[in-house]
Amino acid sequence: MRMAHLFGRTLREAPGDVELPSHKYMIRAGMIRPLGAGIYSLLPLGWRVVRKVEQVIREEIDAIGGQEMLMPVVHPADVWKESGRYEAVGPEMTRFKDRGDRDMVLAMTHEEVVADLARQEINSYRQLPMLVYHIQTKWRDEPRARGGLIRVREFTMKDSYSLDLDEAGLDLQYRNHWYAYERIFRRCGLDYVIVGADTGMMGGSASHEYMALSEYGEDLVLICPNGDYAANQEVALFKRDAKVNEPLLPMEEVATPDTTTIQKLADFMGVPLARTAKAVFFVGESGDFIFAVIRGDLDVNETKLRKATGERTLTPATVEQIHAIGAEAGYGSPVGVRNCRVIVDESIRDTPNLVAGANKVGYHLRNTNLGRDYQADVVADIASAVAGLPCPHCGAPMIAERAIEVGNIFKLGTRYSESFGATYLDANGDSKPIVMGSYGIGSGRVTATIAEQHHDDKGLIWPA
RNA sequence: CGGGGAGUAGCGCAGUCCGGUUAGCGCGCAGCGUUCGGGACGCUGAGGUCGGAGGUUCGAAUCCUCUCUCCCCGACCA
Repeated sequence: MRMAHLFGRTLREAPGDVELPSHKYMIRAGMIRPLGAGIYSLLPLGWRVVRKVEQVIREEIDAIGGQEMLMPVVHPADVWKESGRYEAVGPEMTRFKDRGDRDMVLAMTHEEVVADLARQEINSYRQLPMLVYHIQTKWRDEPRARGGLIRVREFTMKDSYSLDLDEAGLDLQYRNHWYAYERIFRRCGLDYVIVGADTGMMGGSASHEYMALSEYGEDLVLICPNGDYAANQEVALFKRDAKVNEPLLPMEEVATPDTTTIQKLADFMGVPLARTAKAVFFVGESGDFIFAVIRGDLDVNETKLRKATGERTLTPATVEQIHAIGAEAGYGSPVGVRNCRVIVDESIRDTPNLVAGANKVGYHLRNTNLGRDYQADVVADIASAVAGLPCPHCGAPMIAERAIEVGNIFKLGTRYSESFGATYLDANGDSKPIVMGSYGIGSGRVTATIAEQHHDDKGLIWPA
């Protein structure tokens, strides 16, 4: 066919509002066109590339026993009510009513539909294990779409779902996907790392993400240069300093005018940041005041804190709320506060005689100690790993890289099968819940990520 | 949702502060001609509710009010 007949013209100049190379070049090449925020048409050239990516995915998932099918984009809300996610998921799920006034949703993922199908189709252990998948449209009303096809609201995703007798079966399917995904991304020419991740709204016991390295990535991954650890920053661990053994000194109040930041305080007191305790205030979804305490040289990781508190969301506390528990912004400490949950990072437990606030403007306390001067409701790891901190395995300083999440694998366990009553009869005639896993790859995002990693200043260079 | 920016021809922009011919420029597009073994050139031309609504004014792309949309940072989310 002649280029003149190709639907989708090329552009000498990119639209003024695009930023990412993949976005710019895919627009200029006539591959994609925006219809609205985070909503794109794939023109013939773009669709052709995406289909090739999908074909690679299809071949590799078929190779591990996947059976391709197709599940709907519009779901009755009932299945989402059964799993509890109708209430649990926020406005990123679009809800509407059909003409019969029935609650409906647009699919953002398909665990519910698979669980619903599984309870109808599976009754015997003889039918398992099973692996089904489809390549289907998802709608997620993201608060902010950006970057062309990297983060959109409507996108296509290959999602596969494994159904197994037990954890051992799940482990095998998880491992199969692990290697299948490695083959897929290698065939796509992507430079990526596999990292441990938060299970987020999916729930379940384990999760890994395939992160393609890119300066435009939205995630930060921490990588050990020795290759023995890689994790998303939201769950990344690091080797903690050894417990400091020294006698507990008496607590004393000192005047520290104008030291509202931890750096000013450390300078004023002439102590390292690691000898201060920092207070960070949140209010959880339950309405509880969350008082987080962490050593001054570290920062609170909200994902870890959410997990430690069991709160689904955390919002920064207001000055009024801080005063209500007897604390003072800028001079906060857990000593003497009330009506709040105190969550303490491990660093505080292992470092004695810290400088903390006095809950009084212009004053701090020297030599505060957990257990003697205040109690914690929870002691946990709530610290953010950053570049330079030691690898939890070998202790080497980790590096941080920006990355785009191109795929993820989740061990769901029985979270969905139990709420749906998706069970099978085992060899003894006992009813057991099916053990599930789910595995996703965004085909459009993969395509854009390939473009992100394979271009020069003249344009795209697709891997052959 | 908070902060910032932008909507003028298919794309990139100027004009807006300081209201006043038929709203311009480059690229692209069409016709004609020239050229043609590496994205060629010339002439001619088509194409615009100046995002939308309301208001001020003799007169609004330009001033005022409201509103919609898009982009960026953050929040959020995976």
